[in-house]
Amino acid sequence: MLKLLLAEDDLDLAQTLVQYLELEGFICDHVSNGIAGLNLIKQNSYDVLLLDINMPRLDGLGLCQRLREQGNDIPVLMLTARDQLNDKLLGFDAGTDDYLVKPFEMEELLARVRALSHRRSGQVQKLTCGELQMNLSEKILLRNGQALKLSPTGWRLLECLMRASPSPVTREALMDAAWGDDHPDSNSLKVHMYNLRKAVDGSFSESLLHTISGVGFAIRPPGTGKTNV
Amino acid sequence: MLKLLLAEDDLDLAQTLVQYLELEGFICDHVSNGIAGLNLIKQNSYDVLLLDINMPRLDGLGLCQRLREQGNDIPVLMLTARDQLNDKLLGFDAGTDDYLVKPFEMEELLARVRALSHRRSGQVQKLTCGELQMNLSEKILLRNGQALKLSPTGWRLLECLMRASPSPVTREALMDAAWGDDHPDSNSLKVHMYNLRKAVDGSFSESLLHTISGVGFAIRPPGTGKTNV
DNA sequence: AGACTGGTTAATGGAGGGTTAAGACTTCTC
DNA sequence: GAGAAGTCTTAACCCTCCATTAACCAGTCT
Repeated sequence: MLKLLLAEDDLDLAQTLVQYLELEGFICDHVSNGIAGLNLIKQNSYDVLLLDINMPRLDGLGLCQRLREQGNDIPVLMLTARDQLNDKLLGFDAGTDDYLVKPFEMEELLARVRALSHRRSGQVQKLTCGELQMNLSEKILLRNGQALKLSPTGWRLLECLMRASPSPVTREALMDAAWGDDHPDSNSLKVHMYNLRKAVDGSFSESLLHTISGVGFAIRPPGTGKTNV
Repeated sequence: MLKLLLAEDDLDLAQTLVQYLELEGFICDHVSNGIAGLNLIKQNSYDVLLLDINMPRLDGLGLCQRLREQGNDIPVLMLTARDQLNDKLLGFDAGTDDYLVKPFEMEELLARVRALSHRRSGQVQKLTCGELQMNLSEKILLRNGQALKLSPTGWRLLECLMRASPSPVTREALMDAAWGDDHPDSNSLKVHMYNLRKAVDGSFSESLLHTISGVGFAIRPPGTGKTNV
């Protein structure tokens, strides 16, 4: 049984859609703004996302973009009255898989949802830094095509560094990324960074992970200013 | 670089499209009938198929249908002047992934091709991962041509993993796939995964089913990097 | 010299994952 | 309807890997 999430702030339309989709055997949750959508997606796992573009708090484009940045490869279908070419292009840029212009026939929606439902989207972003490539949805880290192994904490730290790259990240920020609010003894970060460095740079001559004295750490492609300070 | 195949019998339009697509950096082959298309697809591997519906010898619908019956999960985008709901539905029934009505803007074609290109179609009854092949309609699982036996629960778990491949699937999602909403004691999944692994990887040197520490499990063809986190 | 920053190493405890076997439940067959 | 074969769920146990410590080392600045 397929689970859908509809994000749509027009309550009348939303109700019609949900009723129709549930009649067709889908389980269909509904939210009316982007932030609520983001939260629900974190908690539950959906097979397809139906996004309106015009929504309060966080619009459909922003929601989709955020998901892709986080490596979430859930199939997305945008439903919107905006029918200009440029609107569609913006939608695809944001990482949607399909774009349906209102008003539409219910049967076409159904057909497109079904076409989307049994696979993952290919629209996720990858974080790259020189020859280092991090695929968030697949949880695969490659350097020069060679797979590297990371611990869960190491993964969180590297993700934080890659997002900031080439800027440095403070120890505080790294600890927040790894543990949230309650940090363990400050020594722990040292060890994790040591292990991370061993994993990322260990078997390569050129190092990507640099210590910025008095500031924190940075991951940078080679040639972007040399080690330390 | 992405390789496309355009099947279109209007030679003027075909030429325009090929020129445009090649300008955009795609490699674009062209055929003007369905049988020729079928033959080319067998020989080469394309990333996306652009199909006109009206074609001599074998039309776009028939071509798409044949491919899906053969278990070919190449992404398909139908390009046609037929804009009636019923035409679209026939297209999706035949197994297309997207449907674009002529005349269309080149930029929209481009965006949709890009959206399709990075994944496999979900419109197929066969899932493959390296040498592992799963026929959903016939419920047959082959590895290297050798039949493997799976319990019903094992089958559901593997199907879930194969659809997500090469991305990992969380334990939560696997439990949903196997049992729906009311999960048994969490231990059960461990045992099932153990049995599944024994069935899939047991008598082979290279393992496809990987544990992603802190995340879940993933099934990946060999060469996607070894047991990563 | 002493304090400070950052790197390295080894030991510990614990969570997460792997393995096994036993019993309950289904399904199939005769 | 009885027996057999297969399947699902539990619980118990084991082991590996990961996170966290603490202790120690090497520079550098005052």
